[in-house]
Amino acid sequence: MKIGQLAQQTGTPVDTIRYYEREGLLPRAARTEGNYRIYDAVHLERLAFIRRCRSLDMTQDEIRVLLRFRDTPSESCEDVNALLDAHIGHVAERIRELQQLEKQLQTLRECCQEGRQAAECGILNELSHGGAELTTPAASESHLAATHAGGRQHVPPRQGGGA
Amino acid sequence: MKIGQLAQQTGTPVDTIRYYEREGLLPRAARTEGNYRIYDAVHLERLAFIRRCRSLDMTQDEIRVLLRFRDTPSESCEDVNALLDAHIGHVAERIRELQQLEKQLQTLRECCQEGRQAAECGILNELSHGGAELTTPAASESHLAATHAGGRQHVPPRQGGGA
DNA sequence: CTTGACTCTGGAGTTACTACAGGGTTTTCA
DNA sequence: TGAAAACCCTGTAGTAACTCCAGAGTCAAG
Repeated sequence: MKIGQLAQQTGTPVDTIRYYEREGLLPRAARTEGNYRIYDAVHLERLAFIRRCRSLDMTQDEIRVLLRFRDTPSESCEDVNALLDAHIGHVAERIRELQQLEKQLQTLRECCQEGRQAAECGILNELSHGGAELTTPAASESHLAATHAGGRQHVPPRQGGGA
Repeated sequence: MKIGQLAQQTGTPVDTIRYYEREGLLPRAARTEGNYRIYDAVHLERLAFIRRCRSLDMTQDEIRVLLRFRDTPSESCEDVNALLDAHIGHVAERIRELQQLEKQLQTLRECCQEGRQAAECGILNELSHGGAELTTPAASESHLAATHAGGRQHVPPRQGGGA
């Protein structure tokens, strides 16, 4: 099949497939005479695997490790467990951070009643002079990301996945 | 004061201060004869404001809006409230997403007992053929970011903030 | 044989910075 | 006084994981 079909069957944008190839997550595809990439079931499997990992918020590096395990099935899967445990740890930590953050934001929100002038807005004042509760950085030392997305994720929710 | 002092007093890397100037969050600093930037209390105030907002995980765009409110204090602060409410919404949503994700990861983790070979590793199998619970994308449609950081945040925890 | 759908490559843009290289300036202190 | 150390400058490139675009080629249908 061609790249468009693979894209549809896995719900992956075409650009992303080419990007994965550049990054080495997918092997270089064979080409037709007209220089079109052609894929088979093995590629589809592998891409689906990658996309499932990404939907679980794993990094490319984590996925690379898992793919290596998949490719060399003789080794023990202890390391797979370790990787997953670490990843679960990251997620749990990020949740804790965000919950703290939410509390801080709600505290801040209560500083301001409706209908005032910005000059006396409790929120702006609080942000300006800085209460003690607000000094803990959100994403501080950890390797965890911010609340907002950079270059949109896409990963669409089950579009044309079936046939 | 010079940029290094401002950096120390706000716990902001020097590069970041220059970056904020480029981005227009901070006004262009006046210069000495030797072309060094010089800052006063107003700059310090503004930078501290920005850093506090960032520690609350706000985007530059959100901060820009807040700064505009700060600069034109005659307007009502309803919009400040709205912005904050929206931001709290983002954080809450991200928390929900991550909690779902955590559950999925734990389910996945239980697929594999220690000491097996990777060939029959339950986790790899599950990721390969894809159980129904694993199909919901993590960061799907929302404008929210992933679990791992891209270009490290830094925002160090209270280094030399006092004097 | 033309239209339209599909594909190709290469490069730039996204967030919020960080990390240089290759210079200039100021301070220190012997 | 002179040199080294510490500081500052600009500009560029890199980070994660893509997305989007231009400009061109290929293919199927009518």
